[in-house]
Amino acid sequence: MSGRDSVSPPARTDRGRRRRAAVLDAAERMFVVHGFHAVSVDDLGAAAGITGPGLYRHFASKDAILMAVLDRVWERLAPAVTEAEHLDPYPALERLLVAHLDLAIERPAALQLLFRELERLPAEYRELARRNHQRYVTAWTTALAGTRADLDGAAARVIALAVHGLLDSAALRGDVQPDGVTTASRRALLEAAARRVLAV
Amino acid sequence: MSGRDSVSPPARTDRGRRRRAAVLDAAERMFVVHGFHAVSVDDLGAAAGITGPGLYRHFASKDAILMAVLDRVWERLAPAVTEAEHLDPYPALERLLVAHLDLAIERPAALQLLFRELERLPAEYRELARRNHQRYVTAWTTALAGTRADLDGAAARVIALAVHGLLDSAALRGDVQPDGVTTASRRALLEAAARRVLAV
DNA sequence: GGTGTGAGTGAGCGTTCACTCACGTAAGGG
DNA sequence: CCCTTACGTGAGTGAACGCTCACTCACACC
Repeated sequence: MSGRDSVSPPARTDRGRRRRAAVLDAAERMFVVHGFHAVSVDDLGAAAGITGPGLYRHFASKDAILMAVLDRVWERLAPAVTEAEHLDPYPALERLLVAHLDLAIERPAALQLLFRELERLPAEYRELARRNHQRYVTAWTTALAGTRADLDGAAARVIALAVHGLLDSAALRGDVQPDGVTTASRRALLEAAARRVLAV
Repeated sequence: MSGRDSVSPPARTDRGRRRRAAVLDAAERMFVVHGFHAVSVDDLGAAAGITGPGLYRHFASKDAILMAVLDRVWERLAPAVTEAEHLDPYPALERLLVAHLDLAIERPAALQLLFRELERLPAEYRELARRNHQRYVTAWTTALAGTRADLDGAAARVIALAVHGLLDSAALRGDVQPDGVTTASRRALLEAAARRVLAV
C-alpha cells in the first residue's frame, strides 16, 4: 500500500483535500460496519456531503477508495514497524503494542478491515497489502518470541494474532455500540488485557 | 434466532436434509471468508453441488440461509448459556469459556459473522439475534464480574468482548491461512491466553 | 470581464444479482 | 409399472449497482 498514483486524481485545492478526507473517514467507518459490498457509492457520497458520482472527481473507483483507506491505516502503523525492526525484542514489543492500541482506540478495527476485504482487492494491490500485513505480523512475532522463551515462532504468531483480535474487536464493538465506558478506561482495560496475554 | 418457520420448506427426505446441511456448511465458510454480499447464490449452489436457483427448494431466500447459519451457531451456544445462568460465577465462566473455545476451533468465527452481518438482517430477526447475542454477552459479563472483584459490570463487559475477539479472530486466521500449528496446540495456546485475560 | 479549471449534478448505460417459472427427472410406495 | 412428489435445471425478469457523460456552477487569474 501507499504510493500508487493512478488511483485517484491528486487533490489540488483545500476544499478537495477536505472532501477527500471526509470520504475516507466515512468509508472507513461504513466499510467496517456494513462491509465493502453493502455500501454503495451513493451511500458513500451522501455520508461525505456529495452525490455518488461526485466521488469520481476524487477517486478513480470504489476500489480505489478502499485502497486509500488501507493506505492511511498502514501509514499510521509503518513507523512503529520500522522502528521495531531495529530494536531489541522487548522495546520493540512495547512500541508495537502502543501503536496498535492507539490505532485500535482511534480507528477501531480499520486493521480488521484490511484482513476482511483483502480477497476482493485488485491482484497487484492485494499482494502489496498482504506483504505489509505479513511484515507487521512478523515484527510482532519476532518481538514476542524474543521476550518469551516458552514460545516458538509459530506459537508466538498465534499469540500475536490473538492480541490483535482482542484489541480490534473489543475496540470496534465499543465504538459501534456505545457501552458507557469512557475511551480512556477502555484503553486502560484493553492495554491491561493485552499485557496479560503477552506477559510483559 | 431458532424457530422461525416460513424461512424454508422443511426437508422431507434424507437427501434433502443432507443437501441442506451441505448448503449451510458452504455458506458458513464462504460468508465468513468473503462476506455475505460477496457470495452469490450461484456460488453457494455450486459449493453445495447444485445450481443457484436449486437452493430455493431448500431455503426461502438468501437471507434465510444466513439466518439458518446463525441459528445453527446459536444452537451450539444456547445450552452453555442456559447452564451458566443457573451456576455460580466461577463454574459458569468455565462452562462459557469451554463452549466458546470449542466453537471457535470447530467453526472459526461463526460468531463474528453474527456480529458482522447483523445490520443487514430482516428487522424482526435482527432483534431476535441481537437479544440472543446480548444474552450471551450478559452471561459472560455476570460470570466475570462475579469472579473478579476488581471489575465492575461495564469493565467486565469490555473484557468479555475482548476475550471473544481474541478467540474468534485467532481461530479464524489459523483456519483461512494455515500456519503450521496443529488444531490441538492452537486450542491450547488460545485457552491459555484467554485464561490469562480472565485471570482464572 | 472573459477564460480556464476543479467540483458537483442528473440522467442513463451495461452488468450483475436475487429470485421466478415452466419444465424435466429420479426414486419410492401402492 | 405407474404415479406422485421432492429435487433440480435453464431461461428469463426487475432492481440495484458501479461508472460514464454532458452539463452547470464557483472561483481564481490575466
